Amino acid sequence: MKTIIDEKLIDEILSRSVVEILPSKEKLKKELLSGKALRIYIGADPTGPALHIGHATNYIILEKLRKLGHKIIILIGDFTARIGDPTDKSSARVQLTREDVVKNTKTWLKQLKPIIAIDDKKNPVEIAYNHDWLSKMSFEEIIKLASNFTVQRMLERDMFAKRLKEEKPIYLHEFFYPLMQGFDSVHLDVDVEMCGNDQKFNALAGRTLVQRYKNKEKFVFITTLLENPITKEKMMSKSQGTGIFLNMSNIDMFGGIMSQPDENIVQLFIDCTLMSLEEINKIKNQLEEKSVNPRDIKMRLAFEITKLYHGEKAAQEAEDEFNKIFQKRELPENMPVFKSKKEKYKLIDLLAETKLASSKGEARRLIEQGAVEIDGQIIKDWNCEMKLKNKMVIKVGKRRFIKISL
RNA sequence: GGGUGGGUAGCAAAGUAGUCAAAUGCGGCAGACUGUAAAUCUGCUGGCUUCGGUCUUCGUAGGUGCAAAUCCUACCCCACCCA
Repeated sequence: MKTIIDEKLIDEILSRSVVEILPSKEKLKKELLSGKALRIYIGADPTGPALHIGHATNYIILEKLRKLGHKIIILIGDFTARIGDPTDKSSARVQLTREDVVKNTKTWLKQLKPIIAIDDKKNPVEIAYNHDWLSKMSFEEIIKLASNFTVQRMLERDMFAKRLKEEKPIYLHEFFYPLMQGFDSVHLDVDVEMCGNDQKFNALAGRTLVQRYKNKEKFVFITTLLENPITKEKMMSKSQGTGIFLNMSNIDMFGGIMSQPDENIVQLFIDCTLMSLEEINKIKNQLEEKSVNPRDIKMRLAFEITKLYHGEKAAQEAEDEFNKIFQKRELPENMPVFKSKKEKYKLIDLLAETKLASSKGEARRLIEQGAVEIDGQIIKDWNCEMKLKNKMVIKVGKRRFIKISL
């Protein structure tokens, strides 16, 4: 298959949201300009039900490459997920069943649909599962695979080095994670691997293996990761439950973006929207000159991202809702309804029962902090007993609401 | 196999018999402020409670003692050094 050669677009692909390309950007550019269709893959371990907008960055780039005519392969790490990437503590603990994997994969592909045309007729995305080959390897093959690396080389990985220094355990099987991921590249016979900045080591292991087994050069395309400007921690984390997930409702997604630190606005535009770099640059200048309220820019960001996954109408709705709740401090359009059988309630019991608070203790604390409002009136007496009325609205904090129905 | 040091709340980490539901930081929640669910500041961050308390929790299981995260015994797990 012939590919489309659009140098301007290729230049953008090679620079937008890119940390590094190995062996070099120039070499990959040459390949992309050659007209040859490349096999480009990204791997993802289906450890949870949701992808976040950090993952999405990669798929947005892949879609551009797919449109140029390159073959995109999404590798589902159903085998590797069970071993767990050493960087991801939680995944090491999770014992996934076959059904979990299937279920997670299904929801993932659905979440990706808005940003990558997986089922495109002309150039569909290939979905591969590494259980298909990794589970069938013999011990001999594994030993052979392992003989491509030295222990010293493994220990160079930043996080192994870190654990060594901190006298924390490094399990032998953890060394196999990069080997497995690397072998995926061999099996799929890929030309390019795309990954986030934290996957560099694993991807490089694949480079070595592709060189040895296939005698060819695999490119590694490393993309940016969003981090907290102060703590430098990852902002998007499945394990910590922080971040903006693609399966969120339009309202939550919009709000989630509004809660991102202002410092990350520009990077989020670059990584998570389809907006042109020229336009993003304008925004960047506005922010630097302080000629616009960052809030307004962030509203635009939230709108753009929400639009991508939920459509323009739903994004507008989310924006309106946000304004209503946080600027005008009004009540949202729709709130969960609590159908009550009783009329009399102790407030803390009600909060706990409706899950507005996770326990009675928390309910009490929230009331004491002045976080609880009933029909617009702040209640500070945690011990109070109340009579429910139809359509009574209970508000906890800024974001949690419930409507009573008798 | 031997020696030494460890295993503490969502995470990191202090505490080494009573003043420990356990310092501090991160994360989370709330309040103030702000045309942001940003930043900053403040408070909260085990369950139940008749608000007096009470129950469960510091690797696991036993034990000593009025009292244990803290001492003893056994076991499980980890790191470092030696072999």
